[in-house]
Amino acid sequence: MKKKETFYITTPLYYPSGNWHLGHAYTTTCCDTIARYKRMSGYDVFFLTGTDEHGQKIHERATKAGKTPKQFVDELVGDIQRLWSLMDISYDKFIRTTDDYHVKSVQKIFEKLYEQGDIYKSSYKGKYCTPCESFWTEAQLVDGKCPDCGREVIDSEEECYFFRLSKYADKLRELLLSGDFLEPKTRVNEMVHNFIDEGLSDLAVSRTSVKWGIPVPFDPKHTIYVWIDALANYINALGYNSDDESMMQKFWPADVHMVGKEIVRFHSIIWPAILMALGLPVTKKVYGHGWLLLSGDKMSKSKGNVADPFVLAERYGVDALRYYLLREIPFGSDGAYTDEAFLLRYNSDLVNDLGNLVKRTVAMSRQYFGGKVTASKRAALGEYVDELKAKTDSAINSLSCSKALEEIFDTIGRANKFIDETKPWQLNKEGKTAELNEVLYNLLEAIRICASLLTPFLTKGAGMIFEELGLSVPENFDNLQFGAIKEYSTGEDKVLYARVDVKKELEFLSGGNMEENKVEVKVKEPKKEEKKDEPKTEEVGYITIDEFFKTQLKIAEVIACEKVEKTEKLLKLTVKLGDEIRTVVSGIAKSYSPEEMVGKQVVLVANLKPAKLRGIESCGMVLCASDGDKIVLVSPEVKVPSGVEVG
RNA sequence: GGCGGCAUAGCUCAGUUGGCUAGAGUACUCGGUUCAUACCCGAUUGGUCGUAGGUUCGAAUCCUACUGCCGCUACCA
Repeated sequence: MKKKETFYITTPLYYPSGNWHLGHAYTTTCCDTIARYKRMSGYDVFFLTGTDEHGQKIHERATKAGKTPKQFVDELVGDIQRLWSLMDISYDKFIRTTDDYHVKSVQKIFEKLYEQGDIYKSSYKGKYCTPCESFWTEAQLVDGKCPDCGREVIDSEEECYFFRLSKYADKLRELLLSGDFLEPKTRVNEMVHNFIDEGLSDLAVSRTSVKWGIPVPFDPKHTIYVWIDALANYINALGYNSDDESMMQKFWPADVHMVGKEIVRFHSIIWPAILMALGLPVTKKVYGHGWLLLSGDKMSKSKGNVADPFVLAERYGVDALRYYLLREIPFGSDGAYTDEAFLLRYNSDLVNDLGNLVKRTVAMSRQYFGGKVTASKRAALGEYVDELKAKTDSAINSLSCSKALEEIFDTIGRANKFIDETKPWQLNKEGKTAELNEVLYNLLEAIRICASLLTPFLTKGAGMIFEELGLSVPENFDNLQFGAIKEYSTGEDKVLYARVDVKKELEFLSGGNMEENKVEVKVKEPKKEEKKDEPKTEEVGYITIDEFFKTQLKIAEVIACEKVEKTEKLLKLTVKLGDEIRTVVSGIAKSYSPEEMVGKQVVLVANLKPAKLRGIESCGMVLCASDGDKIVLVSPEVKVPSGVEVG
């Protein structure tokens, strides 16, 4: 017997730092649908998802929450697994980077790379500015001096392990430029121009400052950094470095790594380089999809019922949510979620087109033939349906679930039209039984074939349709040809999808507030937080009260503000500190406009050493809270005289 | 600042190597139908295809400049 072809698809490892949202659901649902489709097409499929649980951020959040990191991630992992179960995600394995076998294998990988010289111990050979406690590269220096404070820098070193990424630059360039390893293609340019052409430097793969992670086995004060830790999951899940590597032999290389565009770089440069170093074949394809942007209201978001996958799936059904995610987002580019689009999609496609088609067809079968419809010849509709599978195959092979759904719903539309053209109710009146049977048979076959193809997309609805057709849900696409069913014995004409009142639901979802706001939801990933020349993070620990009071915090009032020319993020603030007027430069332009800054009171670190930024002397630092890209100023609750101390 | 992408009906988007009388879905309006969940089918409305030039028999499609968005990257006390 011929061996089944294999198909290995992965989601990114999600980073459990906060809430699980539609962005996670989007990527995962796409992968799930493709996995299901491939299974039904006869492939031996392995579908992997999981969580990336190490890192400083997790450590900090856990500490804040009064938990151990493991406790902290356990809870969040429980949540996401519940979500996947709710959304019918059919993963074959869920890997956690805290799993034993993963930890062991990562250590072995690190050791192996070290032994063969692909990892070496070195240091950040940087220029160190003692007052700033910062490392700089030659290129960053301004006139050979600290770009921040303009002082002399000294040569200094910080111990660290490096991966010889530079060694693989040529092979990576070749990989990126040839074939379709990375899609969409526009990402290829970005990678080649921004990184490879600029000259790849070696990559720091350990940290001494991060405690929550996998220790370097032969040098445990170093922690293995996210690159090797998180990326290696794709092979460790297959038992790489374990006693049994049969899965590895069967499924590696992976067919598709589906990733968010923010982590394309890791998957298309670092990961293939690591694989090359390990002597393993590289993944066949990395697909960087766009983000799902949220267009909703901040107020209602805080009420917690907007764009929450749990809420949407429970209130409107899993199919509604899956359908929206799979259909509405153009693959590759960003898509904006809106409650309205979600509800309209549901009503117009699932309720009106699909649900109603099934209901009217089954109802007619029952009324005219008591549910018994026998095989008949292929009418125009049958011919139309014959071509459908080839179309969806091609869409899925290019990873476009939305295109596949478009094709299927095109056929559903064709079927609705077929009813109008043939007018079964008239055939019935005229007593044209044979013709009537033919029409209904063509309809039932069309519905059956569409429903089969919809099984990977609409996990609930497909089952309901087959029940109405009096058939069991198919496990594969083997019987997709027209005429495969000799006689139908249809069930009740139940309502598949209940129509929703868009206005009412909009109100419910938005909490009555109609203000529009775009909030970005991205799939949180191993963050690109570090560059190797970044200053070392300080030890996390206690400080004494005296140390705290070294920092002079004061209330300052913004009296003038303008954008710093030719920068994206910098605002130049003129602030009043009691009688004193100062200039402060702050990187908040993305969240605040110059106009709205004027008049605001902010907290200023008053005794910070002045620094030159873009040629402007900045005397102090404005305190801000940052939540991802969003920056929020810290201000006194009520107005106080400017210049007063904070502490 | 460097590199790249995009700009097409009210909205979301298709438009393959230049041949379009510029399409689809949705929304709106009208008509048809009654098997069906006020559903379905059809028709109409709606566009100087971002602006200005250029190449060509012919440009939404190719070239140049400009404008506006976006991405990556750098910088970001």
